[in-house]
Amino acid sequence: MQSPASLAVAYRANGRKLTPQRQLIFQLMHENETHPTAEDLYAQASAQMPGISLRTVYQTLNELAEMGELQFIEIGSGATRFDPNVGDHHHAVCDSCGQIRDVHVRGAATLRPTDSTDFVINEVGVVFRGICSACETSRRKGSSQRGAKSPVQQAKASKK
Amino acid sequence: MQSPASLAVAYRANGRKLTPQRQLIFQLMHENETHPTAEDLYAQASAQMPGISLRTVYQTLNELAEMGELQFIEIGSGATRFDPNVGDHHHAVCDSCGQIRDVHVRGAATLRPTDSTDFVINEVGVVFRGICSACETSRRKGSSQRGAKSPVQQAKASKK
DNA sequence: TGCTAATTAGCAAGACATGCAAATTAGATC
DNA sequence: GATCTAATTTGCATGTCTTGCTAATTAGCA
Repeated sequence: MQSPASLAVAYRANGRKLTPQRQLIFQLMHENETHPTAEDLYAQASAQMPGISLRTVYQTLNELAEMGELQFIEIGSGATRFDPNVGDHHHAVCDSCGQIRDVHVRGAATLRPTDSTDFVINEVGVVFRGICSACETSRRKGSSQRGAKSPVQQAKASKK
Repeated sequence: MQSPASLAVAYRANGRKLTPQRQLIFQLMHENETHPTAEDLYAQASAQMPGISLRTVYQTLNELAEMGELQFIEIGSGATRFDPNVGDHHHAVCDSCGQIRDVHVRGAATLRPTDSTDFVINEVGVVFRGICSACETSRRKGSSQRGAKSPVQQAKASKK
């Protein structure tokens, strides 16, 4: 679903109400390519709707996820991120800046473990870790890269 | 590294000391197939070494990760989990019981996005989500499966 | 227009993880 | 084996992210 119009339908189908808060959050999610955290969205939402509660943002995001309107992404960088793209796609995470990009991977859906053949697979996710082009460029000319932290350590370090 | 003997070497190579706490945690990690959380390990460690601090467990796990002796796994189930297996492998996560199993995937390392070709890839991770054989079996005969939560919701629900 | 169940807001609390400083200790040195 | 020192451990405080709870508000139906 992409249109706010069909949002009303989806909500009603779930016996839920279409509040201004929900509309706003839904809209912000879809205007946003950055896989924002709940706090990110709260900041944006507050600008347009002063007084909106962080609690409501969390709640709405959880509802939308339940309704299948968005995905949670957890890549070990602290807060959960949200992705309005629920189609078949995967993620590339930059270990330097923490940015997450949507990517497509041919044949990913048909990957299977060579062992554990008795595991019933519902979903296959692929995560690439590395350096995005922007960071790679600035790294080449700019500062020498600092001491080797693990990818996760770096991701966590970039939280703040 | 698998042997506690070489642990001393590895630690000294890093200018670090081999304390009883570190030996215990290392040993517990390698006896454990369940990808435990820091709290899990703390519980086990406390049994064998009363008075050990949770702080020390966290610290040691971070050190071991820095030294490349273990991996962090974050699959959106709350706490970080730790994996002593640093070889080329991937994970299958049961959406019902939350268990994580190590699996192998042929050709995973050579997967590439069809887009974002300018991203420098250091690492490729594949995560399968689904139902493990144990849960599938009990589900077939036992209780009807309860209402549809998203995988992440379920994972979070099984935290406790 | 009125009704009612759903929703929101705000605060408290819970889970997970790290920062800090004093006390302890591994391991090098003599 | 005794001594010394820097590394380590503890325990507590703090911080971040998220959810629980409840009174007040409100969307959507009759």
